[in-house]
Amino acid sequence: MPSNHRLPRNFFNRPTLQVARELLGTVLVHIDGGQRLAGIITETEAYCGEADLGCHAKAGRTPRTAVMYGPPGFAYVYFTYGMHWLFNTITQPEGQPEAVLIRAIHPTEGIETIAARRGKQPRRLWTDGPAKLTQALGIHGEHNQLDLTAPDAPLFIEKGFPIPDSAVTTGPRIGLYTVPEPWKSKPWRFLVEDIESLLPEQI
DNA sequence: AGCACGATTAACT
DNA sequence: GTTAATCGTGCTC
Repeated sequence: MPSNHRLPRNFFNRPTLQVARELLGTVLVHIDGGQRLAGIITETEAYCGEADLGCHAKAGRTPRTAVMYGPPGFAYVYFTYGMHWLFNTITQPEGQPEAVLIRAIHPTEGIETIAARRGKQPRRLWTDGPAKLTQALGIHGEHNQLDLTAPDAPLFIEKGFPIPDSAVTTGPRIGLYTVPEPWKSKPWRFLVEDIESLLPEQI
């Protein structure tokens, strides 16, 4: 039960593109009602501060973006489209408003709960989107500004499986319809091709 | 106070 | 491929 493999603050206190890449293969865990709900992170996007016009921090420090200006290793969970929660990890030192959006996971623990929350869809559609995975794991607004590196935090990220560069694809970030170039096309999305082929048999 | 829009999803044609 | 759902946020008046 031990969460002694949870990633330390130094992991997040690095350039955002590097954190986004290295989060691939790590395990996102939510202790929800005493039960571990978890999945291997398979898709991320980097959001790189006030100058990045695709990043919420382009608005400067506001009530919503305040957490992005804080220390690395905290959760930024925000509400969008009137119904969806999206989960990010804060990166870079305090004062530098950057973050990594977690866009997809491969469920590994709490499968029955995840299935119940995601309806009777095919398994591959359970957590293949940023709002799908928060719904599946029960992540929402109350987790905003949570310190993911605190020993007692119910939400954290654990060391997982190494993902070779040969299995990683990059591309433009999703959903930035009105964001101007060059930000709209920056290849700051990272995804794992065929995660199952990289895992031990029993997972 | 009013408004346009959104780091999405599911359900369509 | 298109579109409705649904409301917090930040900006303008």
